[in-house]
Amino acid sequence: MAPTEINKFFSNLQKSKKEEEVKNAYAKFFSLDYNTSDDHDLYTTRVLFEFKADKNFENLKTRSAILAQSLYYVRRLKYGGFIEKPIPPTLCLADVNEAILTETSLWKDFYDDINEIYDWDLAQKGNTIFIKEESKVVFQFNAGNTRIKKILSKDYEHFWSLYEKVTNIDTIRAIIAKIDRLSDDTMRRFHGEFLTPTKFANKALDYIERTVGKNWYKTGEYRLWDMAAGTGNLEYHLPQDALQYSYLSTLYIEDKEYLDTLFPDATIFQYDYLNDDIANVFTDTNGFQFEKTWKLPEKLRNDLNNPKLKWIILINPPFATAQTAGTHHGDSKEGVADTKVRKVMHHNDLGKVSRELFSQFIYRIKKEFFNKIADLGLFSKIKYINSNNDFKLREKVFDFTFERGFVFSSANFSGTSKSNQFPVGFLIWDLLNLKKLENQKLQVDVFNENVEKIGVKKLVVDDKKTHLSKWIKRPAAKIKFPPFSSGISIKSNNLDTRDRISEGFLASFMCAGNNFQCQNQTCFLSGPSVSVGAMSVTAENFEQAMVVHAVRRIPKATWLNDRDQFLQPNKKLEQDFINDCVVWSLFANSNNTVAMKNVLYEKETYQIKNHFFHLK
DNA sequence: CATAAAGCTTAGCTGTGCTC
DNA sequence: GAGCACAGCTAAGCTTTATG
Repeated sequence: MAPTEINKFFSNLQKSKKEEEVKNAYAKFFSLDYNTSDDHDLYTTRVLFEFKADKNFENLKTRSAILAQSLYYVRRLKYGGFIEKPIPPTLCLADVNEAILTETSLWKDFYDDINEIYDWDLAQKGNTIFIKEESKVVFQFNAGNTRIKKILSKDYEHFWSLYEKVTNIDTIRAIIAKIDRLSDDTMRRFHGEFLTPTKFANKALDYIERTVGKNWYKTGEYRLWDMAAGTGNLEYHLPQDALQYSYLSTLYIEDKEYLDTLFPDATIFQYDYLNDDIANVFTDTNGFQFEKTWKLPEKLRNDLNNPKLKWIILINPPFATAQTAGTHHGDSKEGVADTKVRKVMHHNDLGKVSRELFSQFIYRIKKEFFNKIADLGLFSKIKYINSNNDFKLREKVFDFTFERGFVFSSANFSGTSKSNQFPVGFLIWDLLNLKKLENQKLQVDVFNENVEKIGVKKLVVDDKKTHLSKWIKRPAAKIKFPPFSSGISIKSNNLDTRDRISEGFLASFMCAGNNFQCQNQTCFLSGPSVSVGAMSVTAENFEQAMVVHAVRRIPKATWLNDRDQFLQPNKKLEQDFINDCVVWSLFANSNNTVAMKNVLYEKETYQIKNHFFHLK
């Protein structure tokens, strides 16, 4: 052993401030494999290491504690089913200053513990389990209570790269004692999934005051109900005097209990707005056999029946669409919207929009507050105003009078993607006076992340017949052809096969959806698209396809226009414009047409030609 | 190296329209 | 008007590249 090497070892040790660095110095110097699996500090077949940063090894109590910890691991090796890990004959307890070596067998009586005098469960390291693949943390409390919370694994790991776990019992007690005094806002961030940022919730209350009057809660005439209260973020800035007139209901009993502590003056109850009391609210649903017992608190029912009262509905319902789609690792939401309200909606021919949870809330609210003086303050995506799928909702249900509102980016919600921002609206609607949306001017304020007004936006309500996606007449596709999953790959074995092209096929035009969100699902392929709605380009629709492609691709997508709809041209297009679109489209990145030889698809061999760039 | 922007993706439920 | 086949549509998005 060269003296320089051992000096370096000592100097590395002295520089160490953390357990991890001590471990690193040892591992380097003794050329040890970094085997730290199963929560062992460092394991070799000969030595089991237990490292500490800086402890007073002279102190008997300290020394015993560290030894006890290693014996816990030895016991686990012996009884925990670690067949490939024999018990090392030597234990090494080390910190920056010193190390203790001892023979494992000397402590056999302790770690065998035949008479079971020690509580080995106590020694368990930590009481949280992080399941990285599912982005979940399981917190274990005393007596086997657990609570599961979702957290981004990146955030979780980042946190623990910055902070160390507190292990000192006195410190833990001191922290627990102070929890009650910590900011409620911070605390609540651990309670739900998507919490309305309180600064925007506060702005929403401001808009409500402007609509119904500044001191609405002082008159005693108003009642407020948030039927998706969650952890009460919307009500966080509600004046104390307003709470006695407020009803907060939420799906989870844990949230209800939490709300009880936060808003003792409000009426708080656990309630499933999309399933509870449906038979009482929708009296024309005899066919469904729903129970007719009331779950709604009597006080609230009496208030609802009191014609003198005015209502404020303040709600940020969950945004979720039942579907099985999703990107590679995205969450599929199959079944999320399977509620009793959905059954009623289907029964009444609301169609696709009944997959949306927020539309289900609206549907019941419309029924429940029919002919009442009520203002609905709704946080939501704005697709109920303009999207193709929500057409029936506008036609049959949503005909309230717009009062005022604002939009802000979805990125203000913690836990949402920063790269896929979309506008979230808070719009206030008068539920008593009914008026078709297309006859109203819907102008909202636009706020940045600091709740500063940066502009206004007009929300356009158009008949879905005017959507650009309905402009080109789709040629019937009957001829079998290999389906493309990208510019150059063929995909088969999908349950939902889309492998047909039309007569006179030149290319296929993938043109999914009708809003900016789907801007990127605009391209040309040399065969049908395996998935997203594509149509055959033929001589007849060639120019139209080129125009639509250019029009969808060229404007810049932003969070604010994310849900804007593309509309059909309202005048005849000039040939110059069409020619420009043709040239631009043919040379665009999204012209993914190719030529491929001998493509095998379902036992047939195909020759795929590039009709746009025909080479011999 | 961290963040922002650009670029790209799935897959099947369900509406719709055609055929008989 | 029942049955069937085709096509529209969606994501409190995902991944890779560019930028500072």
